[in-house]
Amino acid sequence: MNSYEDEFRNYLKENGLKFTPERQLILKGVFSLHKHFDIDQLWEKLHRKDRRLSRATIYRTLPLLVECNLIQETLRCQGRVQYEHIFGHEHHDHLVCLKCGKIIESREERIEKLQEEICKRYHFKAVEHRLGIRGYCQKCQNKMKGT
Amino acid sequence: MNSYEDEFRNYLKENGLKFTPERQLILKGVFSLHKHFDIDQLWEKLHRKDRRLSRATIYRTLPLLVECNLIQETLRCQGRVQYEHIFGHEHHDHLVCLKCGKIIESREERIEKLQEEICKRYHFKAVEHRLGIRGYCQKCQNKMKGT
DNA sequence: TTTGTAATTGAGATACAATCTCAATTATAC
DNA sequence: GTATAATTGAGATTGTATCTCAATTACAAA
Repeated sequence: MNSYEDEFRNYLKENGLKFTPERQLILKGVFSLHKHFDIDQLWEKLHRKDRRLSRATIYRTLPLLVECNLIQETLRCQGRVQYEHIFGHEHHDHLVCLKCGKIIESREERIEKLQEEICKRYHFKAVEHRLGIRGYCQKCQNKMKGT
Repeated sequence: MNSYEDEFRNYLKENGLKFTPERQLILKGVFSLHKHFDIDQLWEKLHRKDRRLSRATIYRTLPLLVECNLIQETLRCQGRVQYEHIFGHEHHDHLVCLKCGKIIESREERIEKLQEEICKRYHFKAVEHRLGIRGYCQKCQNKMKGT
């Protein structure tokens, strides 16, 4: 099995793009962050290592990582796009707490199956799918009761 | 059964808010549009009837309509929030064609059930959920083959 | 009907994420 | 090494969404 760096290198080569130090830095940064992150969090982390690194480069690189299936957009949170790396992970759905922002991940095989069924029904060729449930996590529910 | 205007009036009254001509205009506009729309489409339509109507008022009113369950956000399309009215409609999922923008609506009772199950599993109190599938509709698939 | 008051409005200013521009730089193939 | 097309950073720009504030208005109570 290839490493994520190999994956990225191959993707770039196939598309006549270059593997630059900036792209390498961003790639490593993405996989060193625990799961969900937005562009600013990533920039803040990487900017410490390379003061020159521009936000624009991150904005330009992340779509490439999406394109070669190393990361994906998840839910939008407070107007910002959130990403997570998916290389070596299975697809899963998200439950987002509206109060504390906690994200619960859940995989439900039966839902995946039903989605495929729906696509077949409409002769729809799915590229990507996202199930997001917004509400309140157990802790926040308890807090709200307590008030 | 109440009309959507009654629903809105009740909601406003309960919250000490006013039923203004602008809000009435926006409400009617929303329900006269066929399903999915974004704020600009709505403004363009309403601006013709009332040249004074400000975008800000629409931006301020739509969250009220969401709050009282007359409309809901659907998928984000090209960076814009899309809305649809749901008064008198059942919840449904969306299949969005990445090429032509066509939106297919689908309701699948079994998925709804499974979602409830997941929420129970995590003691999560859902407020809202959205399932979006992005890909290519049948027509666009055929077009792409043809090329 | 009149009045008091708090909510609402429009217009423009503002905030902010995301994108674009362009000269300077650099990775890659030969 | 050299040629060349891709890439970069910094700042400008775009475009959605939000905020500000003085003027206006809906609505409840008199």
